[in-house]
Amino acid sequence: MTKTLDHDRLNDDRLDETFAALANPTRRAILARLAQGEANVNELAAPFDLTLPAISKHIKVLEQARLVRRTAHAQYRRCSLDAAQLEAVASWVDQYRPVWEARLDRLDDYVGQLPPKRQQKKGTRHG
Amino acid sequence: MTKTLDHDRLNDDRLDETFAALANPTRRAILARLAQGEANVNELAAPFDLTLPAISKHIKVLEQARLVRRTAHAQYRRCSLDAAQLEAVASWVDQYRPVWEARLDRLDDYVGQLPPKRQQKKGTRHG
DNA sequence: CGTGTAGTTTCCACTTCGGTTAAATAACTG
DNA sequence: CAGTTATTTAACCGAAGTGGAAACTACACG
Repeated sequence: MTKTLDHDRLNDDRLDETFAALANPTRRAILARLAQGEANVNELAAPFDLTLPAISKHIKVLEQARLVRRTAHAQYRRCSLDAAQLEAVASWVDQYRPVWEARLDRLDDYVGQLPPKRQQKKGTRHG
Repeated sequence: MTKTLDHDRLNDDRLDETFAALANPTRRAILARLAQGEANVNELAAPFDLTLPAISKHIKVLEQARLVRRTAHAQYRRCSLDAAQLEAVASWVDQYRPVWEARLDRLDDYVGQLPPKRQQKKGTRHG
């Protein structure tokens, strides 16, 4: 085997679909909306300047990426987030946590002159 | 200031590019390889059954998504991970952490078959 | 200078994506 | 049953993505 990185090999197909699904602002907005609670397709479509079929397809993409689940209630389709795949994404990116934490460590010395995006370190000594 | 949106709205364009860049197994493998240390293009290309131009283009996509940086040393291009954007991805997905943590809660709760409103250790079903 | 090495760009073929309109399906309603 | 509501499917289009081959740039070496 030529691969040095195999522990996420099993999820790779799914991650492929998942990241592709996330690579679209409309779909991320749909996820954000679903994070506040379930909604049907018409409700999800409302904020957008898109036709219903377009939204329907977006939801389908999210569904095939296992980011959203759809359950039928009469003629409605109730959509909800699928937490598992979201967690899989978090888990994937978490592999790289050491990379950016190393970077933050190096930055920590002159954190006093950084824009106030994120400083949650303890001793923020002003330079 | 026309932006009234939440904290990651500014990054949204970048996230678009970033997730699109991640939606490809070759590119994720390149990232994984770079996590072990810097490499030039030929080294990055070695494990793959693709031509060099193809790899070069993949790296370009990663670079434009700010996931990889390339610096020229003589005729070599030294590639390295760009931690910041990786962290941006982690930060985005972290918004949804409550969702999957709630799911784990509910899973824990599902033994008692309670509605997802409040969870008690006892099986108090008020339905 | 020419040659080899490292990498990119250009052009081409092919596929997928994101959107539309129009028609189809499905369930409730009178 | 016809009609309304909710949503999907079908057909289609232009734009973008993925890959290869070939040509090009850039640097080093002799």
